[in-house]
Amino acid sequence: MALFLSTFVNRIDKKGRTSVPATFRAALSASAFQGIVAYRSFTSACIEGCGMDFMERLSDSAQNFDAFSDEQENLAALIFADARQLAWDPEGRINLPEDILAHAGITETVAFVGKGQTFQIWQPDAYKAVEADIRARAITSRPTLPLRPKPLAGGGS
Amino acid sequence: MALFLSTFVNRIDKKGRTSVPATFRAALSASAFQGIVAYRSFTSACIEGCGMDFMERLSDSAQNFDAFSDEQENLAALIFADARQLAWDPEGRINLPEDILAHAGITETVAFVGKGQTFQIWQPDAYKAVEADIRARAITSRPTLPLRPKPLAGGGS
DNA sequence: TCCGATTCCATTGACGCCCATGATTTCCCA
DNA sequence: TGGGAAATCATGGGCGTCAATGGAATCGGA
Repeated sequence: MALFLSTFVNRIDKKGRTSVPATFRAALSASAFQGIVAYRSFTSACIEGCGMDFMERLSDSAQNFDAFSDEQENLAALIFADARQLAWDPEGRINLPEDILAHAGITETVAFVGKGQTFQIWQPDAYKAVEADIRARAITSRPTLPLRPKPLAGGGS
Repeated sequence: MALFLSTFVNRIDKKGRTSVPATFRAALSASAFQGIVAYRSFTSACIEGCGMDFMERLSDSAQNFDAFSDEQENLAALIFADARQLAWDPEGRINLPEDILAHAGITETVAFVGKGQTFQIWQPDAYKAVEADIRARAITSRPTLPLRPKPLAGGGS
């Protein structure tokens, strides 16, 4: 599956339009809905973004109540309630709603931040600060990433 | 699987283009994305490089949230946010972004350093220095490499 | 008819594609 | 085994295309 990678800073014009990065649009091109899904983050002053297929996966997971605790189910419900479908225009631009912009403190420019399966939308300076913080801690604590071993040729493992 | 081996020093032309070593391109030829993924190293003044399949492995590992601590999740998120997809042109050249070059102190020439599953991109003199350092310490400490046993089934390559 | 939303068009700058060159290596054949 | 032909690769530059952006035009509903 296509991943959301890298960070792109784009402008918001007078009419409130913003270009979704071309590589993000490409990652979503397989989806049925031509646009993004956005909802306010619970933990940060930013907007969570993803494709409709990710929402469907979340829904499927929530149904399967073995895997989800009550708390997690409530969380999923909150996401569905807050999520908006933002279709893009022929040029690949979307219109970010007011309340969402307010939650992230966005005014003139937005940062699209790739997170792998999903992405986030930040006020550029706010993200810069968060990134610097994480980076600083990474230098001192030096965590290692346990990568899943690559599947061996012939489908072994 | 194809490994990244050896070290190659190439030039950067006026337009900022650099040839990716042919053997590295061959190692990535099986990947869906024809190009490299690059992100700034946390610990060194260099650029980490890999193929898209490596990023997908990272994504798969991060999904498995048992295996990742919060710290590790932050780190993985940082990698996704900092990673850039650099497609190469028909001649096998990529365009290294300014901020990435600055992080590694690269101006005119770059060193592609094979690391097995991944590779790094260095300012050539900087790499020479760290290599000499590692080599010097290896001579005195005489470390050994524990090898994983070869898998039996499946006609292992 | 007015206002908001959506679509269409135009601009600009960056990036990708094409061709050419030179140097090195590989290969083939005498 | 040595020399020459061909292929490969790193490099340089011109040019077309696309993405991001701004503004005008059109559509639809109140």
